Amino acid sequence: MMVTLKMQTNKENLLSQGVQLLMQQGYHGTGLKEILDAVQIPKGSFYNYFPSKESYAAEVIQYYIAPFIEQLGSHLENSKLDGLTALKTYFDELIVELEQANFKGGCLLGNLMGEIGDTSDLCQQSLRLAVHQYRELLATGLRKAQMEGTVRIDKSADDMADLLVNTWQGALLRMKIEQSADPIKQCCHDLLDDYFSV
Amino acid sequence: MMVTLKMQTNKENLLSQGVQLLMQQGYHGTGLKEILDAVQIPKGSFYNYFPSKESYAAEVIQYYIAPFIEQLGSHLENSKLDGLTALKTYFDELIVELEQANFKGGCLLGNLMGEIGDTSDLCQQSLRLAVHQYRELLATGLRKAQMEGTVRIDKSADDMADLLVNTWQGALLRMKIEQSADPIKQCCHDLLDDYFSV
DNA sequence: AGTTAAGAAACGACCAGTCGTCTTGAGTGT
DNA sequence: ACACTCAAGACGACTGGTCGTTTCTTAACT
Repeated sequence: MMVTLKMQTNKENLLSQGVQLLMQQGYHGTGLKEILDAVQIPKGSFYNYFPSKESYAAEVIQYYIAPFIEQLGSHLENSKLDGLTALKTYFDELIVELEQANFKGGCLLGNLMGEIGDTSDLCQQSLRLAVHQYRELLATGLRKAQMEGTVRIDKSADDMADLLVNTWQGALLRMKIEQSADPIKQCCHDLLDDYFSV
Repeated sequence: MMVTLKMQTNKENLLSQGVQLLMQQGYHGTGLKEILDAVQIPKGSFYNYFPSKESYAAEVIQYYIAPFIEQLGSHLENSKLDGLTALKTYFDELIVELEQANFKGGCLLGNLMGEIGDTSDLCQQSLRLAVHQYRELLATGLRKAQMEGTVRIDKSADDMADLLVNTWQGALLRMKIEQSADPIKQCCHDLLDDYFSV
């Protein structure tokens, strides 16, 4: 009982630390030793928790996206906000967080899609799953906004959600090299305030 | 005289091979040995051509973007095509190339922005320069299209060029994990055929 | 008693980068 | 036109360190 509990917190620590390090340094740029040192777990123990670095990364991806799904979901369920406002509020929060992080890291999904999205099957699957979940939630919000009359209905919510996800990811890349929040702010403005709007 | 000529072709071979390998495997995922073996240059000679792997990558970035600038530029200078058609034609060509590559690699700029865009100063500078050149050329095309009356004038060509670059990059990431050309096709359609259009 | 995790040590392979030797060809003096 | 000089590129072995992974003994819990 105790042992499995300890194991679970160890595993969570590994995943949590993995989010930080993999996001900032990438997959190949981060060694297991660095992760293990940070959470004070000896190297030999790692393979009690994960079968390989690759499948560890695949789990980190899911661990990373869950809070974003939750955060966006709770905004959409907030009955005080209409769908479009909920989306805008959510992205505004993300922008603040990214500014506080001084534009370091960006998005783990975007970074890993570029680095290993087409070379690691395991991570590709995990990335696809994570992006699809996220995209689906955005589409739900856009559908709600369509019914509320604040978003155009001549484009499908699914297509707009894809466009929003992709533009956001591209804007995050730009943010990293410009060291500025302008690209991500522009992304939200162009799409949410203009293109999607009725 | 001969020696500098040989040096130049060696250097170009290194850059050309670097484009391929860095695009497909990333910066940290590609070892110098792998590059050097591919172009049959011994390890010790590498540092006669480049002071470090990092500055090599920075040069690879410029070597990579040049042909794209040239290709897009020649389309824009083609007097038979209006600006908007030139842009569409250019991106259609890119899509064909990416399909032929089976969606492997994507764009070196996007991949490196995500992986080392905020950790390597040298590469960040090089990436910024490359993206700015590219963005400026797209803006030129969009400005031309505005004057021809095929693109809306209530948004600045610069802003639209940024949006186009960013969305394209995000769509390339999606392409890599979906293993499909749909995201990049959708990107062109949404922006060039719809949002930018009058 | 039996199962499983913890943990240390070590595995071979590979990393970016360096060092000193070898080779080459341009420049100079004749 | 030829021989000599000498800097500069070519080159491969080697550096210390790190990579992901495995092995095996010890310890703890059921």
